[in-house]
Amino acid sequence: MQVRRPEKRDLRVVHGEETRKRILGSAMDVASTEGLEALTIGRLATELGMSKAGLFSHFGSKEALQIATLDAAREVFLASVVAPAFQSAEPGLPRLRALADNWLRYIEDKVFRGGCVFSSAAVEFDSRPGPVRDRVAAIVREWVGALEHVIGEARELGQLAPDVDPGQLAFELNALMLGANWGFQLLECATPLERARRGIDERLSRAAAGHRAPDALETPHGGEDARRHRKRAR
Amino acid sequence: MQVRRPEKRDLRVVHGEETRKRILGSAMDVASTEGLEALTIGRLATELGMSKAGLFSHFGSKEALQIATLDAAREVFLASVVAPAFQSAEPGLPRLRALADNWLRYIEDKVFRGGCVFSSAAVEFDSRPGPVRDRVAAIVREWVGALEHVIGEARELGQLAPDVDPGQLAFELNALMLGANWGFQLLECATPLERARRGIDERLSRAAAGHRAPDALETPHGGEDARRHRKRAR
DNA sequence: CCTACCGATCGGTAGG
DNA sequence: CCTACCGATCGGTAGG
Repeated sequence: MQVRRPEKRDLRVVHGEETRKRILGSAMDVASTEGLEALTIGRLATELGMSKAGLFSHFGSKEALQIATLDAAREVFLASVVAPAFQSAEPGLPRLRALADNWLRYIEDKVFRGGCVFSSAAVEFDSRPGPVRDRVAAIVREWVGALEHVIGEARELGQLAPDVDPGQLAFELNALMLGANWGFQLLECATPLERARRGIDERLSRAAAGHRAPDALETPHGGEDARRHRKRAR
Repeated sequence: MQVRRPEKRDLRVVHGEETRKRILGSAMDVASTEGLEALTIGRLATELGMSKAGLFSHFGSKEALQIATLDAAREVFLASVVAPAFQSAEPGLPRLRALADNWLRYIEDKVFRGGCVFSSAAVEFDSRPGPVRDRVAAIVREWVGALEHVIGEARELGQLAPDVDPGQLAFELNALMLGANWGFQLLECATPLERARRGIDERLSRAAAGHRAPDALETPHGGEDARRHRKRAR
């Protein structure tokens, strides 16, 4: 009997996964606006028209729900900030600029209603040891590590001065981005975003200063423009 | 009868004010580590060995307690970061450096156990309109405004280049400080503090670049060293 | 400042 | 996925 109706079982599993996605979609909004602690089971259940027990059964604990929400948010972040920079921008400085641009656009476009989920979660859990804090710290390290890696690449490609310290520069760029998010959310105006863009631009110019002309950086081997035009022509 | 014992009434009022101070002392610790929302009346009452109603009567609402906690924290911040810079440092660039140094020391020394209360509160309340959010925003504007003002002074004193934009520079310095707090709290290591110091130093050097020799900035009218030596000799 | 209490909501469980 | 329930805690009030 069980073997004869595999498609019925599959449909149930599929439905369960869809419900889980719906839950995590609402959860990311709540987490970004009011924090991971405001992510209560009763509230989410009411919002989605389910019972508390029904929602709860998908995760098993509030902590597991918080971690699942962080992981879902990480996927969204990778897809909207990191992946495009690795797919469309050349390695090194162009990719670094793309990461910073995408991050600021990710804030400006309100990919998450309340701004960067990880900035909020980091502040919320930095004094509460446990698996949630560890997950937040791991995601943050992953992001800053990616910045450092791309900075190292840019240096090796001769696009940044040889004495540039990737850890130092990644810290400064990340700080300017955090400052943009912080000001944009609290003061509700775009000035912090503009200032972060300008600050990052000038900081990168300084890191490249006297090393190579800015115009040469965009097309280090001269092939980018040709490929772009081909893509557009299709 | 009432008029005959004014000293008794005064003692009661004094005791009430002392209790209020004790409450706000604990409240600032809770707010900095776990946020203004974790500032529950029952928890504070247990911690201080009082009844909920007794503690509650000092403020009248949770919101009023949160705002009183922010105001108490502002006093601590002014006393440990702003006042020393205005009392001991010369106007302009030396005072700007003192503000940044004091801020980073205020984080390193854990003046508040969980880091900068206002950074946390800003993130926690940026999506929750109301009096608490307004108070946080006002305190933040006050701080960034002070930075801008001192930057303007430094520019007028010829210590920074004439094309320096005080709003832009204040944003960048504040972002580096926030980044230091953020990293220090989440990653529990001092590297972010060192990187913020270095970033601020280099940013200020650049803002002064080609305008006046760094050595000349410390003693704009040549009298500071003499006064310092006199102080030490006493 | 206290005791005693209110309705609402919390995370989580039993049993289906 | 549901109903029905648990003890704990929330902000706040009555009355002293």
